[in-house]
Parts: sequence; C-alpha cells; structure tokens
Amino acid sequence: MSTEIEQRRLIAQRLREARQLAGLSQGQVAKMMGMHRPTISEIEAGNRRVSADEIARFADIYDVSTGYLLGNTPDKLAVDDPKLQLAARELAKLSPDALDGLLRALAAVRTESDDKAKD
Amino acid sequence: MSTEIEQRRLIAQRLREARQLAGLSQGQVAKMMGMHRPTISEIEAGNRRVSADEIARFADIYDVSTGYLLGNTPDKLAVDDPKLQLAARELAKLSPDALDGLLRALAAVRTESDDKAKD
DNA sequence: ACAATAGGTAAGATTATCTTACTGTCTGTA
DNA sequence: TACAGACAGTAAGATAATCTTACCTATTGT
Repeated sequence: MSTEIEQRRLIAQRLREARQLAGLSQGQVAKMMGMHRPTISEIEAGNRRVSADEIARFADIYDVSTGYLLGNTPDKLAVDDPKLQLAARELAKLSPDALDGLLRALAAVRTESDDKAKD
Repeated sequence: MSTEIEQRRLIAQRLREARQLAGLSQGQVAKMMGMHRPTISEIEAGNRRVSADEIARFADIYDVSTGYLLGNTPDKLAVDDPKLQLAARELAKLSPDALDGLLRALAAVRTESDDKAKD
C-alpha cells in the first residue's frame, strides 16, 4: 500500500492539521508534550518518527482519534457521545426504508435551523 | 493518567497478545515487518519504542485496530454502515432536546416491531 | 522601524536502535 | 537419554536516530 516514508508523511500531515485545528502553536504543544519546539517542527515535516505512546498523547491533546492521526481513512465514524451511541444502535435496528425516511426527516430539520443561522 | 513508560508497557502487551492471537511467531512477524527477531522481542518487552507507522503496520498484520494496539479502551462505537454514518452525523448536529425526543421516538418504533418478533 | 510570535533548519552531543551471537526452554523423535 | 528444531530472551559493539542549542526568516501589531 504505502512505503514507510509515505506513511510517516501522512501522519505528519495529520498531526499538523490537528494541531492547527486545535488552535495551538508548535511551542505550546512542545511544552505540553515535554518536547522542544524543533522536535514538533521536524515531526510535522515528516523528518522524525513519532512513537506510539506519543501518538496517543497527541490525540489526547488535539482531541482527535489515534486512528485519524495514524492516517486511517475516516470510513468508520467513531461515536463517543453516549446518547449518540444509543441512537446509532437504535438506528442500526431500523429497516432500510425506515432509515431512509428518518434521514430525509433529519435533513429537513437541519435545513430549518440553518435558515435561522444563515450558514 | 499514565506515564510514558506505563503507556509503552500497555502497548507492548497489546502487541504481544495480538500477535499470539494471530498465531504468529516473533520470527514470522519480524520477516513481515522487515525487522530482526530480537527487535520484536524487545518491543513486546516494552524496552523499545514502536513508531506510529509501525503501529499501523502491526495493526494490519494482526488484523486489529490501531486504537486497540495503542491501549484504547473499546468505549467508542465504530459505525461502518454508510447510511448509519450519515445518520449519526446528522444526529450529532441536533440539539440535546431534539436528540432526546428522537430517542424516545426510536424506542417506540422498536417496541412496536419487537411485539411482532417477540425478542 | 521595532518587538513579539511562529516556525524552519543546522551541527555537535547524546541516546536509542540495530545486528550478531550466545543462551535457555520446550516439543517431538530416534 | 540424546538429539534436533522452533521459539524466545538478552548482551555488546557498531550504527543510526534524536536531542539541544543556536541562528535564521516571515509575519503581525505597535
């Protein structure tokens, strides 16, 4: 699938995106991780490896899943809200037709609220 | 929560368990990973770090999720049906009150169909 | 222009990993 | 018993990576 270096590049890219999305500077993250800032820079440049335990801590700091940071295609939606989990389990039990109807209903509800907030 | 070394121990344990569950010897895995056998031994002993890209490849070889290897408790519900993903995303945009109402509605629908299939 | 912040990069010192070899354990078998 | 083969743990020098400090550029706001 991918060479080791491609894999590292992808992980590096995910790490940078996640950090920027979290609104953190390399310096801030370095302090939280107990690293020096250039280390973060090199990691995000794909020049330095990230260890497994570091990935777990990055995921915690950036509030993203470890799978995302490791380059997983987001084909699986990780649901961590208990209510959403329950809802998802209920949805899984519905017939395809009922699910389609529900989807249309949800889309309609969303459209209504969007009209108020105007994008 | 956990020190870096504890984290590494946990990852090491998961890697060993996953390998044994896959019915592979350290030597076989070493060959697949392009490593020497002692490296696998040291990794599983928690004496050597595992890089992020290596974790991704281990997960592939052992057919487990990267999250599991990284020590994640399986508290996240993985949704892999595309329609359910879409529905879950829509649900996540709803207000808590709207979600509560939907849950009750879904429970009611389920109760009806359960009456037919009688659990 | 100046100061402050963010980020990229170089180079020697430091540390980890790699590679090979040796060791022990367990299992099956002559 | 004795031997062979597979599996796994560990040691030590050679090798390769990372760390640490420093210097540099770009951007932003005063």
